[in-house]
Amino acid sequence: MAKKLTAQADDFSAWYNEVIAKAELADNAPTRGCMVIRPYGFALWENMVAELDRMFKDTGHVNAYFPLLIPDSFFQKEAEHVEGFSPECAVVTHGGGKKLEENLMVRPTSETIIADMYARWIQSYRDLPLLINQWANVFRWELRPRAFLRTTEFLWQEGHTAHATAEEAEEETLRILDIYRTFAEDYMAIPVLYGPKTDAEKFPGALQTYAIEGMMKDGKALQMGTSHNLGQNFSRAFNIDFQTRDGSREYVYQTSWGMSTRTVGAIIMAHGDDRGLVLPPRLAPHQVVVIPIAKSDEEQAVVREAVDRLLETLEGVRVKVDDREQFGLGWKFTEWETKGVPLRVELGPRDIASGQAVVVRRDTGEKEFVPLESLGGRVGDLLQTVQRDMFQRALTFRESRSQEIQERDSFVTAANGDGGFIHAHWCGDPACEAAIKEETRNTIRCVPMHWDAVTGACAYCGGPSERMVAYAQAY
RNA sequence: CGGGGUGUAGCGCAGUCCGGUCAGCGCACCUGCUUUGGGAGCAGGGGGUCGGGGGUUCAAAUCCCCCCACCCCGACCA
Repeated sequence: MAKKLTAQADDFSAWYNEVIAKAELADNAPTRGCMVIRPYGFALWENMVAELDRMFKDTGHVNAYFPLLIPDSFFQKEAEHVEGFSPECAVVTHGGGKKLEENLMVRPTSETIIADMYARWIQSYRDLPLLINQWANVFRWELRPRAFLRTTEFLWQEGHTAHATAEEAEEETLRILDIYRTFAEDYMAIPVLYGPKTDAEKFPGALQTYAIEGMMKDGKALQMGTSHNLGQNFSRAFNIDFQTRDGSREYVYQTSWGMSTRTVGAIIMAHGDDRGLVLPPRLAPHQVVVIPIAKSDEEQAVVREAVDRLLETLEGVRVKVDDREQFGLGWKFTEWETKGVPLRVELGPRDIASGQAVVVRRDTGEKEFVPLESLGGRVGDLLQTVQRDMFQRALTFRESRSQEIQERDSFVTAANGDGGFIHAHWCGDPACEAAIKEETRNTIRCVPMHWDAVTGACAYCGGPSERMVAYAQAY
């Protein structure tokens, strides 16, 4: 392990890759574009999965599992969908040593195969709504993979719901967007802009895509979750109809929504610093690392006993005790800082003698001496404080990297600049959007629905605008 | 697919121009002893198809030809 990380300011991309390696989140796999998620990285993902899964279940969703392989013909049924995904699909052409009658697509997303099943399962309005989520791996043959952000294979959840009315589908789409926003802000400690995508940026086959967008420390925006209102596009293509209360037949209204292992990349890039990861307490695999300090055997016995008592006061906290003998203290401090553990507790003979422990925050580096008898309570408080402060810092950072622009020249200059969100009016014309994409490094990330609707003039073409949109350079 | 790189020990690299004690260094690893409040020290030790194939030569990591893989920048994108 090299001594120091590349500084974020020197080369953010190198910093990102080094953090992932040194924090042991993931390793490059022998398979092109794929990564191995290592135990520490997977523990982080598992905590994210647990919280999201709970939130989905609390809102009436259930989990199921559909096949990895999807018949090619399914993709052909929805025109936009096939056009959007075909270029990035892996295709199975042989099985059992023979060429297949029909190619099988390795799923890039599961709308089609799930729609096919929904057509069989849904007969009546009484079967609705159908609220299913699946945790799965998907494959997208991206041209330029990056660990967590864009890997050929990635893990995610994909929700697929069917409803009796357009209104219910829209409600569901927004309900999920709100879950994603809540998860991003309250768990990942990343403030997000949220709202609909433009037509150019929406999911292939959707009526409307909503997204949450976070700001990374290099000034680029990261799409962290999407919720799609599919309308009847898939139900018409797959014949998912049902009998209404009054006996007529109608196609169902669907939604789909997903959040992926990309969000691990968001946590890395939104909070990490030059010393490594900084993990939000609510998701950190270890919330506290305890480092016993002892020289002699006698000291070790005393310290070990003190650590045991200390652990009893940390009931309900995810604690890791680092009692490895082969590493010195400095090495351990550095390692857990690199891994972003929110709190470090040092306990040695000097501390025990004075009835206290040293507690150090990862996010600020602040050190305090805490009486052993109140350690449990203090740690609990600190974890909440760190969680809150991390969100606040990320919000302050985002605001410092956000600017409102009205004039074309300054808009173009800023959109070719060093990042951040640009709040600007847009006329709504796709041609104008395309021209901006052509001339600048920015794209419209979303139309934040939480901003007040104020009319104005498009920052690029000057045409009339109903509201401001959020531009940024995107990952 | 365009442009630029890199393949030598687990990781990071030197050596390649100019063929010949070049199979080397640092970290990691193993053994032993001493250490331990911010990446410990000493001693000893193990580990290699030099990306692959072919060619030139008395001799190839080094020169020539072909191939492969990976990384970075762009287009595509969760």
